Amino acid sequence: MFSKATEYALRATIFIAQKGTEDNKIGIGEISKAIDSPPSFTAKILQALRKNNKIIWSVSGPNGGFYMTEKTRKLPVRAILEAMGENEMLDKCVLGLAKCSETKPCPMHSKYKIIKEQLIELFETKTIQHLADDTKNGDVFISNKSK
Amino acid sequence: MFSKATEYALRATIFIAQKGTEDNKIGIGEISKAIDSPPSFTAKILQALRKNNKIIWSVSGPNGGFYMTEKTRKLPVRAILEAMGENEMLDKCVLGLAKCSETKPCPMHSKYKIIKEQLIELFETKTIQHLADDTKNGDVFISNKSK
DNA sequence: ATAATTAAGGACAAAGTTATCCTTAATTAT
DNA sequence: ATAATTAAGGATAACTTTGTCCTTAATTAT
Ligand code: FES
Ligand code: FES
Repeated sequence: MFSKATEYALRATIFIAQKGTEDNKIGIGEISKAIDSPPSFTAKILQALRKNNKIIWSVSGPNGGFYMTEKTRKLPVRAILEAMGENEMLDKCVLGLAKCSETKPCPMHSKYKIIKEQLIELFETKTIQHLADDTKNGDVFISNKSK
Repeated sequence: MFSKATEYALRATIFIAQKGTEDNKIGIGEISKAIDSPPSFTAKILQALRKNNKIIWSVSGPNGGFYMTEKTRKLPVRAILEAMGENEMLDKCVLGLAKCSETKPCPMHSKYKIIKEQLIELFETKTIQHLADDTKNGDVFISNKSK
């Protein structure tokens, strides 16, 4: 569905939302270990999330790291998708036509549209906070690790 | 959603289903023009569709080309996805966990699962024939071209 | 001030996807 | 048989995505 980069972005953001506050910032090492992702690549992605849409914050230096504010925790998942440039995905034609439209639809359009709308609704209503809370409760996971 | 290769595979198959019969085979040139795709790349994809799952047939030489039988026209869209190795996509975790499962779900799983099931159902119930018929009727399209 | 720590950023490497081109094989028409 | 036509298949190029590594900049602690 999404690129590796976006998958890492989603998992990393959820982890930061869970643990990172202004006075308890989290380093890239801990993040990438927690979400099971390549550290350097993940660092690049977090840079993007910080720069593009200001979803996360970071400080260099000792005790530095990444964190989120109350405000950005309330952002919908879609904000992450936007920052990662996956917006197009939610507006694409399944058969790859240049434009998914009502006026020149592909033969999958009428049925696919309904499903796509549900996807968009999901990404717009679920917030980062929701996902972080669920993960904190321990019934769902953002890593492949056994423990 | 799908790779370019799969998108071309879907559109090409629909076109062949529409026009290609054992005594009216269609050349790669006509196909790629009709579906707006790179000819050589499309040829490769059609080779795969022929080899992997026998969804389409072909003959070399003058008046050669691609065609389908009644039987393969009745295959669901999912058969094309399988032949193109996109099956994994329909079994993947949105957040990129190694496995999408009920026992170790990600925080998007419960909601996403419902949508994914609809997608799978769509791909399993829509047949190539359906899509070809709709396109023949002229209300839907498999090309970006104006005419 | 100096040293230590951590993210930012640039350069580059590896792998995967998309695309082209050319030669070969199959089939048909003459 | 020969020539013409068309798909099959191999080699390779262009581009994108994924990933690593190293240097620089920012911040903190001493
Ligand atoms: S036109 Fe193809 S999905 Fe909308
Ligand atoms: S576990 Fe993530 S979608 Fe099922």
